[in-house]
Amino acid sequence: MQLSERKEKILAAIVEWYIATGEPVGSKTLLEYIHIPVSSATIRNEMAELSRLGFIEQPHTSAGRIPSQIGYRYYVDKLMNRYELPINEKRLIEARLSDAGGEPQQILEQAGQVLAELTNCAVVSTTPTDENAVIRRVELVPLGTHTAMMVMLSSSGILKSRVCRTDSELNLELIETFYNIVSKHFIGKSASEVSIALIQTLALSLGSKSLAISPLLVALSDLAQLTEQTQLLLEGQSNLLNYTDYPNAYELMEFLRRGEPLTNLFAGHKAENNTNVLIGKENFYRELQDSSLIYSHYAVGGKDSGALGLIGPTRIDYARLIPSLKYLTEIVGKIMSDTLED
Amino acid sequence: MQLSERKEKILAAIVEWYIATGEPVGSKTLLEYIHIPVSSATIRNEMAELSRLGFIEQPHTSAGRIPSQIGYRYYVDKLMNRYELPINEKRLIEARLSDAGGEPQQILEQAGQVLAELTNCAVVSTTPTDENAVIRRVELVPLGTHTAMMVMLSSSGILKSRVCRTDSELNLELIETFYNIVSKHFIGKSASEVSIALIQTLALSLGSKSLAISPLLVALSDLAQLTEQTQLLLEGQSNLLNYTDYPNAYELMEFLRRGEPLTNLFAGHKAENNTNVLIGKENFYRELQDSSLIYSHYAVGGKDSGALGLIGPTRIDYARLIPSLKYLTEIVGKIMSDTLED
DNA sequence: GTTAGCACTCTAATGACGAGAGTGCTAAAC
DNA sequence: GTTTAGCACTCTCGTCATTAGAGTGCTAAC
Repeated sequence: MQLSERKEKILAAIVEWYIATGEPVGSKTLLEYIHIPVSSATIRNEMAELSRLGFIEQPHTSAGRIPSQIGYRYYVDKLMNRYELPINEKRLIEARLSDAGGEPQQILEQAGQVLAELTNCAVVSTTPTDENAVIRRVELVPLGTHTAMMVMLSSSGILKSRVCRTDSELNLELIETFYNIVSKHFIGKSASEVSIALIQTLALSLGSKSLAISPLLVALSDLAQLTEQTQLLLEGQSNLLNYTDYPNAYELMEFLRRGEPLTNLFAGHKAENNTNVLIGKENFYRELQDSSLIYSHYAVGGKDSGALGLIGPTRIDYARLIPSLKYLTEIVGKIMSDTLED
Repeated sequence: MQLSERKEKILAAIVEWYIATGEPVGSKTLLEYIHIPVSSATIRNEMAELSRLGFIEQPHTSAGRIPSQIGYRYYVDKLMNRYELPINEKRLIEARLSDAGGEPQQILEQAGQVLAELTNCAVVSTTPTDENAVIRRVELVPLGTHTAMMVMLSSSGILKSRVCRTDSELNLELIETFYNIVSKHFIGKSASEVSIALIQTLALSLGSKSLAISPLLVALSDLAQLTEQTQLLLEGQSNLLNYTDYPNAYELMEFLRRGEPLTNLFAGHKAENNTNVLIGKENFYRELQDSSLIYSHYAVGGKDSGALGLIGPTRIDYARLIPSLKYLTEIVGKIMSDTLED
């Protein structure tokens, strides 16, 4: 639907005023805010029309208007002019990310923290995934006679480790056997190929050594799973408590903590537009239907790998947040690509 | 101060009732709850006395009584009988911790989650520290021609890693030089000895190779710092939102997120009793003065290494939570010791 | 030392009321 | 045909008075 220019101006003003103040806007207030040479009555007529069309709504008769979900949508799609990020915010982002340390997870943690500070929203992000990733390296670092730390590195830069205990002594022979198996059966394979079945078959084929080495193989399979799993990172949740108009923060925070739904959401929309905005009821999950979710995928080595998302009330400053998120995802992608590059 | 037996009975009843219901208790209600063959008037007299002594207080004239901080303290110190943990909770704890994977951080995360679920409180924990810990092993895993992942393992079982980039090519010679330096100057030293000065001196002494190797040494120093630093882990923060009587959850959650104050608190009281309870204003930090903090140190290899803490409103079920926390810290200590044991 | 009884105090809930904000509509003006 | 002034209307919010109920402290009797 296309609105008249004046209606657009009025709608934009309502959205921006409401975002800024949190108060419903009346025709008089609006008149002061936008400079159109008409009277409040005219504005009222236009507002009545906008109401009828569903772009704004009234909490109650004697209150002003607030944008409806449709109103926000129209604003985001057509009216909003995106601010350029101020140079000092860009610098801040770059500075904070540059000393994050090179692991994807650390980069995302830092990115999440910066973004949370900058936006006063909750920030979620998913660790990079790559269906074509393969196991690149496995290291076994002995800690004691019966314990060792196993480290697995994937071609997409994910590093996972865990301590494992063996029942029999962890001697050189055992370690060598392990490395042989690894380089023969695991290096270069994708993590998802490391099935329980494969592990069992291998263990059996080793005969007498089977018992000694099986704890190591189990650990290996655990690590493969961990490597493959997308993780959801969460920052700035407590920011959500600052929005007094938030209905039940607990439910939302628990939803974010659970993580899987969002992970799936991000994974599912990978192909789409660069930055997506889901407003209120546009969200599939009930827990998000009082919020807006803005998310954007970052690319590692030219391929979409994971996403960063912002969550706040529907009344957030879209015009400011969208560029911030966009810039950050670009930087995150760039840094991760740099680290991986051979 | 020593109260008469009847006063103690009444105080205990007030505390327990208030913990259970959240409602101030009146003399009549109390009469039904405790079975003492006296009238409500007698109870009233006793309650008046307890009020005078500061053990209980009245939100307003026509309300019942609630325990004061002093009242809680007396209850915790003298009246409360600690419940034995039900066997199924013990089993749950053990089960959840057994598949945590062996790294301290993972164990603590799991422990925190279980405890948060069991208690409906926020759980904090500090990673183990050991002033005598030394660098046990450093590994450099090449990822590309100019990048590598460095892994540092301390004798207390802490594993830290980071990616580092070198300006010049990461060839075998460079790697060998690095390992030589490491084994000569770093292995067996405590992380705190890895000063910037030492790093600079070493880099200088290498002459022409200095430039090539310095990124590696910087990474090493970063890792040493990370290894030494105590980390504060946080679970179940959103539980705090369920207590409607909580004044400003935001402030508290930000305080927990910041972490250092609690880290210091735990570090400072290491020598004391096994389990400590700080009620309301007994807490040094303003942000905690509406809460109670229960914490307990876990021992790795017989030495206090870190702590787990529970945070909730002063109105929490001390009799149930203290044993839960205590049991969990024991198990955590045991598991960590097992993993470390040679 | 204990108890019954009672006056007293305070909260929470309820309803009445007026001020204020904002609207929609109508009729006149441009 | 659009715009505007004016006005009646509606609804919220704060204030105030009133009431019911809970719980107390005190006194006098046991």
